[in-house]
Amino acid sequence: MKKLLLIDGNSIMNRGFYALPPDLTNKDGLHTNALLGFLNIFFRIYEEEHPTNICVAFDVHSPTFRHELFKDYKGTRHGMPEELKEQMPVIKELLHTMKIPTMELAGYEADDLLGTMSRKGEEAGMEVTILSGDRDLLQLATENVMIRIPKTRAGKTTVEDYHAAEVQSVYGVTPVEFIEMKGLMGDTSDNIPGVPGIGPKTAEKLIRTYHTVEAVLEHLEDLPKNKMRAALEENRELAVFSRDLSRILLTAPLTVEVSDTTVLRSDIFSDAVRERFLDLEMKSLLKHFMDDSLDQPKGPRFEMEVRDGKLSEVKAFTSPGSVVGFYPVFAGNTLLGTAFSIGGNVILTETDAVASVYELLSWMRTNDVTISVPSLKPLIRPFHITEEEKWFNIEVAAYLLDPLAGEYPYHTLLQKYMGFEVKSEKDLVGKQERNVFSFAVPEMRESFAMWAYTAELLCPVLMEQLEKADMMTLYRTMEHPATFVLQDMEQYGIRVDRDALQKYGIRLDSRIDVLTKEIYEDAGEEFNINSPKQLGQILFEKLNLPSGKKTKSGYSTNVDVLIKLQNVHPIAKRILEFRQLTKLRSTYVDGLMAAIAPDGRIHSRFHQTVTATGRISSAEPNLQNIPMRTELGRELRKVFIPEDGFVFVDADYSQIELRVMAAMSGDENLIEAFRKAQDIHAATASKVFHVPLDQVDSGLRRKAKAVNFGIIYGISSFGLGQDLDISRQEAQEYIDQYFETYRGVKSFLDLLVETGKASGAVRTLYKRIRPIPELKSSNFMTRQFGERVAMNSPIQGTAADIIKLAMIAVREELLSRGMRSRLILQIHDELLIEAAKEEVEDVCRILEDKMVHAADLAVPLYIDMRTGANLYDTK
DNA sequence: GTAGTCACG
DNA sequence: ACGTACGTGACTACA
Repeated sequence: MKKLLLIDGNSIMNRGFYALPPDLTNKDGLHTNALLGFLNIFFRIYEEEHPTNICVAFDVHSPTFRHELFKDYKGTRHGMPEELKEQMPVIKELLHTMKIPTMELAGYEADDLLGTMSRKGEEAGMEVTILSGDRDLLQLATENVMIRIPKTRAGKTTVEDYHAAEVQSVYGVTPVEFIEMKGLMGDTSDNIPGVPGIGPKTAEKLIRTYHTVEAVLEHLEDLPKNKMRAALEENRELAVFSRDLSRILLTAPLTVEVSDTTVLRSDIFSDAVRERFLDLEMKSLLKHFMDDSLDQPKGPRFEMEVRDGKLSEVKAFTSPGSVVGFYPVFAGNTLLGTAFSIGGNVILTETDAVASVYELLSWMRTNDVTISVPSLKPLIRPFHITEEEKWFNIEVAAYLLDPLAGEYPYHTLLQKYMGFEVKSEKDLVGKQERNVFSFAVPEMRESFAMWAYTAELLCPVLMEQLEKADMMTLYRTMEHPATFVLQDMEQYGIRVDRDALQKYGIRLDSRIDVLTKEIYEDAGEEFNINSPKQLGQILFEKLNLPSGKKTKSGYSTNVDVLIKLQNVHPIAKRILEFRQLTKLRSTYVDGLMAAIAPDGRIHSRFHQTVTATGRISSAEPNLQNIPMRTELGRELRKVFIPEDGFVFVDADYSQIELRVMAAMSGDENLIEAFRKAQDIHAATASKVFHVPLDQVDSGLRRKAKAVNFGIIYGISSFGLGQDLDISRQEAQEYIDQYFETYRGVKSFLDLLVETGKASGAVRTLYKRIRPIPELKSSNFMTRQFGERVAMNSPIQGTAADIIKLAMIAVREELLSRGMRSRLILQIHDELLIEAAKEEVEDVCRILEDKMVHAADLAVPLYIDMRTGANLYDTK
């Protein structure tokens, strides 16, 4: 189906001119507000509709047939300010560059050309859209002709769409009757006279009853004898005349045929157009070209040549100082082969000779070649990569630029940064078992090549983007070195006492058996206690316990609910314990047992490109959530033990997020509190609740602690009330008190939200960016969430940055001193070192020094440190 | 694959 | 009037 987009040029230019700031000019002094307004709405509509045909109509600066009929006729051409007038030839030239036809004709208005063209398009079987800011055009609406009227309110542009049916429902008259109405009421903007005393309401009423001006006039005697009837009688001819004057001509002689209006996407988004936009200093329009990357490649074309070759050929083709893309293919630990991309030529080599590849990479290193790889961490060990070599990590760079993406597969990256549409790896090779790769399968060969090609192509692009986003330093000094720390931690892993873990499991099992029986007795039947659905039925239907919260699918049975039921029925307490024990058994005993490698250690994976804030995450298994808060769970920590001849040294930052917040906000009160206070929660309680420090009891301290947490999370009175089990009014008072005490914190958090809204993102102290698309949501709840994120991310993210710096410094110090001690775990604000016994004192000094001095803030950083023979004892 | 739950900072 | 604390990962049940 062909789609014809018709644009009312003058009207849309006019709209932009008055909607955008009048001081938008380029170096030549040319005003650009109307141009920007026109083009922005044009690109928006274009992307919504994807029209196959387009034509723009303009008014001509000369009298039209309407002026001949009526000398006072105004039309739209008068009163055009000079600043707008100068933009008219420019838009016509730009449209010409885009190969979009324009039409204008002496003696006719743009409306008439649009009307005529719309009918011709409709007759040719096309869907027609008319874009205009002028409601007069509503008379052209039919089933196939839609009038689109942009409206800007509060800086947001929405478009009202009218087919004939919408005109009828909004105005109560058909599009044709719309013209009749204007005959009666006139049009002040065009200076068309109406019948005195008849406005839109009366005109609508009359036309709804009689449908035409003539019919109204014929039935004047049916109307009450009043002023209006007299006015109609006196102005019979005028009404008919005005109506005819308002009617848009559908038979204007056109200089452009429907067949001339075909446009190509590639012409609209051509390099010539891009250059003109740059010339005119309308750079912001290029964002439309970015979105366009989906279909229309810009800049370099997709040019990949794949062939088989030897590693020696790779060397022969590589010139010193250049960039190569590298993708090694492994099956588990075995190398299957390599893909190298050099200037878009991809050489595939099937080889298991890691040493030969290593040799080639070494040659590249000494010849100043940048080796760009999809992901660096897995390659560090097999190829003995060091921090100093010139490697570029595509995944990490892409993560810094867009930490919300989640994954960074080549097809997404090529699309986002190059505008290439390529098949995803999954589409290419199908759903494969992990590590089942082969150079014999053509599709797999292509995906290997794609990885290498992407790495080569995107290296300079992502570097430029990092520079532009002011994150190159972050990449170089923090993220790149961190990759090596994480690789080390994965490689070392943590030793587990298998027997102790098993015994712990048996202990749990016997208690679980007892609880299971008791719960069945309480319930009067056997059921699956692990099923929230079945449990809900037992608790709230069979036992008729008071049900509180609900979930999407039924009753909630979570801890909060069960705790409230503890005093109502003994089953609740048993289920709570059952839950705790089965959690420990399934996730920790069974889960960890299965994860113990042949070397007796658990090698968790540390993800660098997962979290939205810059934190590290741990998986398979997650070692960042080993139980701590309950004694039984905490005992599990006894099974994590150091290597013989080693001990654990564990150090965690004291209140790092609150300190970061104090430093970033510059709030003198909070900074001062940290400079002298041992116990920040007690100090906060004292200040917020106006109680001398020595009179702060545990209850007040608890409340202050909850408020402190709440502030970091982007406080709401509801959330705090929930946490403290107090009314939200009371919670609100605490918050108000807090902000009263720490005014600098309040204005800092306000600033973060403001920044987030204005720029769509917030940053950490080290420039790490966190986009917050939620702030633009039309949904209130989503926007609220965005505000909390704006407040929390810079704080959580800066703390994450600081501990990354500490990890890097600690590793560097241990290595440079040739020590055997090693960092093996990071838990957000905590570092665990497996320290050789004779090095313990040095390790403690290093940890203290590097962690405390990782950042130089207005507030001192402190750590708590312990040594122990297992993870339980270090706490 | 999603929902509910719960372990951690 | 919305229905609510930030960031993760793993397990079980169930469609």
